[in-house]
Amino acid sequence: MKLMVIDGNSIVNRAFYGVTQNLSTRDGLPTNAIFGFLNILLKLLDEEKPDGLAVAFDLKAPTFRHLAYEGYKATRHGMPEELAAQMPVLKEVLDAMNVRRYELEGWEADDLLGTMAKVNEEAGGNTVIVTGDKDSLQLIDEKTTVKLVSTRMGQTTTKEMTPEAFRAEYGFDPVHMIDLKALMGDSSDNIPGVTGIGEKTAKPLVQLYGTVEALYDHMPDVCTVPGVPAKAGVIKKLEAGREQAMMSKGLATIRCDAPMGFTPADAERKPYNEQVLYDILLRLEFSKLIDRLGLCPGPAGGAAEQRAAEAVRSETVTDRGRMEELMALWRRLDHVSFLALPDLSGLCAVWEEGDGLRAAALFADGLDCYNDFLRGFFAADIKKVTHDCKNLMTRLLEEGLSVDGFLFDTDIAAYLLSPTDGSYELEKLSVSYFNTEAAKAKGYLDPDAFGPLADRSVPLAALTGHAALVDSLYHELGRRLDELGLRSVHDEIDLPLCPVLARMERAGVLVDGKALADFGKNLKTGIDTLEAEIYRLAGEKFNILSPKQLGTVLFDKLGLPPIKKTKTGYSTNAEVLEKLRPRHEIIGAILDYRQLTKLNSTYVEGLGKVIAPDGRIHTCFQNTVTATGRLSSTEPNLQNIPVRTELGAEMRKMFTAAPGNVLVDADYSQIELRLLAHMSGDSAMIDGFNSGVDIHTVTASQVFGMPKDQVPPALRRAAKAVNFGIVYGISAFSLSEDIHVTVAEAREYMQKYFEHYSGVRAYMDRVVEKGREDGYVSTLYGRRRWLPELKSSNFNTRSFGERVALNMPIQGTAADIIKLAMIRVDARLRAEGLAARLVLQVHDELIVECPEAEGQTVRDLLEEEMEGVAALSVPLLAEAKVGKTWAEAH
DNA sequence: TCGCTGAGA
DNA sequence: GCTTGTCTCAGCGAT
Repeated sequence: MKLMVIDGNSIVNRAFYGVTQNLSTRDGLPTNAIFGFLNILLKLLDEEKPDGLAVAFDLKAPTFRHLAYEGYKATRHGMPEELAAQMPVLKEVLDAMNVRRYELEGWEADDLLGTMAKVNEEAGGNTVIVTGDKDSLQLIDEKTTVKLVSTRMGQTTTKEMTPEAFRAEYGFDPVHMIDLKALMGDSSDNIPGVTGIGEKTAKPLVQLYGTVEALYDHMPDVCTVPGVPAKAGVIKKLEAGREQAMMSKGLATIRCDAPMGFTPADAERKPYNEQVLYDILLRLEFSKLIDRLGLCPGPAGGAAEQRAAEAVRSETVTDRGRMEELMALWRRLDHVSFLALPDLSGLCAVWEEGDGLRAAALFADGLDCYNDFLRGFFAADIKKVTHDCKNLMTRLLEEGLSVDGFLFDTDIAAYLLSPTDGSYELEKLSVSYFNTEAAKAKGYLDPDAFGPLADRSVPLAALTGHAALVDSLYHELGRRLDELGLRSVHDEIDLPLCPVLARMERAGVLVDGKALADFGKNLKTGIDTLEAEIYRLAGEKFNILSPKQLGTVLFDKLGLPPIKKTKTGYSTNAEVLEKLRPRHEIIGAILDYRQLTKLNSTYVEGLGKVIAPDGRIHTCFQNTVTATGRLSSTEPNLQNIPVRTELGAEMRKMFTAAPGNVLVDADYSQIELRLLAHMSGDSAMIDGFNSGVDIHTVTASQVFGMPKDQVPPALRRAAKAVNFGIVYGISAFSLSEDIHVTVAEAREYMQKYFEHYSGVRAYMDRVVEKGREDGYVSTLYGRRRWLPELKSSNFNTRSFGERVALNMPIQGTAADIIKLAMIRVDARLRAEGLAARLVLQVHDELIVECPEAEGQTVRDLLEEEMEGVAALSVPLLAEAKVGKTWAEAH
C-alpha cells in the first residue's frame, strides 16, 4: 500500500506561520493554520494519490524520549494562543474527512510516523512522510521517502527526499542523521550534542566514519580527516563530550516501536463524511474550499429563514389591476424588501403575508404600466428595504424617479457590523449570518438573463430567493444593529447619506478637457527631455519606471549606496532618492520624471478617459469600503487630486464651475486634532484651541516652554509633526524620519508632549485598554471597528492593533461628522430653493457648485452647517472660499 | 495577480 | 534582533 503519513504539529506550525493573512471567522476564531494545513493536505493528496493516509500529533505530556534527559525540549516555546485555539477544530475537520489521527501519551509524532512507516514497509508498502522538520530524515530508506514542506508568503513548496537526494545533499546515509545530531546537537529540540562541535566539524566526521561509535574507535586520527578544521581542541572536546554524544544520539533517534497497534489497513482512505465536513467548513467560512470539494448543504441543514425563502409563494405581475392592488397593500405594510435589476428593467419585491413570504416580480417588457409602477413604488409612502441602495438611487435619479422611502439597507448594515470585511455580497452574508449557502446564482441581477428571448425561470427563481434573503437579513441585521448600538449610525448617518451621494454622483464635477489635454502636452515635452537626460547620465536606455531596472542602474552600475531594501530588491522610493540627490545628477532628473509621468498617466490620461459626454466627471463614492467609516472614491478617485506641489496643483485648475457658476470649497480646520482634544478631554489642548491661536504654535510654546510669539519655525514644524503623528500612534523612529532629527530627540519631543498633554496620554492608554477588553473601538457616534489584533501574541500584529485603536475613533468620528454635515447641507440647499448642489467630498472638505449669485449665501451656509453639526468642548471650525476653479476656491 | 510607487485626507 | 504612523485608489512592471 502506498501510505502517506503526516507530522500534524509540524505542518500546522508551518501553516500557522506561513499563512500570514489575517484569517479568522466572524466570531473571532483564527483560521489561518487550519486553512494552510488543509491546502497543503489537499495539494499533497492530489500529487501523491496515496491509498492510505494518517496524521500523527504530539501530546503535550512529557514523552518517552523526554524522560531520558530532563533538559530535553525544555526551551521549546509553548504554542501561541491563536494556534492552540485552532488545533481542536483542525482535528474535527480531519475526523470529518475520515482521516486517521494518532496521538499517544509518552510518544512523539516522529515516533508514530516512524512506527507506521516501518509497519508499512514490513507489509511491503511504500511510505511518504510529510513534515517540515528535518528530524524525520533519518527514516528515509528505499521504501520510505520524506516530503519536506515549507510555506513562504502563502506559497507551499515541497522537497522530495529519497535516499539518493539525501546522500547528494549530506554526503552520508540518512540513518546517520542521528550521528550528526549526536555530535552537533539541535538547539530547537534541545539536544545538547558535543560542546564546541558544530556542523562544520561534525559533517565530515560523519561522512567518514558513519556512526559516532566508529568515530570514537578511531579517535586519534580525527585530526587528519580532510575537511575537518585541524584545531587542536577538537579531540579534547570529543573526548570530553563522549557521554553527551551517546546520550544525544539516543535523544535524536526516532523509535519505530510505538505501541499504537497500527496496521496499514487502518489508514486506508475513506470517503469524506460530507455532511459533517460541510458544516464545519461553513462554520470556518471556507466557502472556496466547500466549492473545491463539491460539498452541498444537507437536507436538514439551513436556517429557518432560508427555508422560508424557499417556500416563498411568488407571482409575476402582468396587469395593472394586480399591480395597483399590490401597491395599495404595500403602502400599508411596515416594510417591503426588494431587489432591482441594475438597469431598472425588472424588480422583485418580497413581503410578509400571514405566516409566510410572498413575492412578486415585475418587468418592463411584461407590464404595460411598468413606468407607473416604478413611480409609485419609489415614492416615500412605501417603506423599502434593499441591498446597496446608493447605486440604485443614482440610477433612479437618472430616470427622474424619487429616492424617498428607503428604510433599511442590508449592505450598509453588514458594513456597520463588520467594516473590515471588504465586500458584502448577499451570498456571503447568507453564509455569515445564517450559516447557509445561498443557492449559487450568478446572473440573478443580469438584465440579459431576463431578456425577452431568455428563459426566465432560473434567474427569476434566483432573484426571488435573493430578495427573500434581503428580507431575512433585514430582520437579522436589524437585531444585531440594535444589540451593538449601531442602529442610529445606520438610521441617522449612513442611510440618509445615500441619496446625498447619489445626487453628487449624478451631478458630477465639470472638467476642462481642453486645458487638461494642453497640460498633458506640456508634461510630455518635459518627460521626453528628462528621459533623454536620464539615459545620457546612465549611459544606457532602460525602463525608468521599473524599480528593478532602475535599481540595477543606480546601485549596481553607478555604484550609489542602496539605502533601503524591499522584499524583492532595492528600494527606489522618493525618500531613498531624496537622500541620494546630492550624490548624483541623475537622481533629480529621476524624481522629476516620476512626478511628471505620474501626473500624466494617472491624472491627465486617467481623468481624460472618464469625462462623460456632459463634460463632467461622475465619480463613484463607495460607502461600504473603509474600515474607519470614511467614504472612498473610485472610477476615478477624485479624493487624491494633487495639491501639494506647484505643478500638481495645476491639476485643480482643470476642475471648474459651469459658465455663470462658481465653486464653493469648505474645509474643516484640523478636525482630527480638535477631536483628539475633545475626546481626550485634555485641558491644555482644549484651552489651546479655545485661545484661537494656531494650535501648532501653541503646542510648540507649551512643549518647549517659550512665549507663543517667539516659537521658531523649526519648532512649530516639529510640534505639528508630533500633533499629527499622535493621531496615528506614531513611534519615535518615524517621527525622527519625519522631521529629520535623531531618534533620541524625537523621543524627547514626544516625552515633553505627553508631559504637557498628559490627558492625551491617559486617553491613549484608555482607548487601547478598553479596546482590548471589549474587542472593538468606536467613534463618538457609535461606529465600530473590531480589533482582535489587540489580543495577538505577535508583537507586530498587536502593535498594529494598538495604532488602529488610536486612530480609528478619531478618523472615524471626523468621518461621521462630515457625513452628518453633508446630510444637513444637502437638505438646506434644497429647502432654501437654491440651485447650489454638493459635488465633491474629500474627507474634511466639501465642494458645492452654484450660480455666481448664490456664492456668498452658500459660503455662509456651508460654514454654518459644518460648524454646527456637533457641539464639542472645542469649536469646530470650517472655512469656505468661492472661486471659478477648485484651485481658486481651495 | 502582486509588489512598488505615489497621489490625497 | 526586529520593527517602526492611519485610511484610501490607480498605474505600472514583473510574474
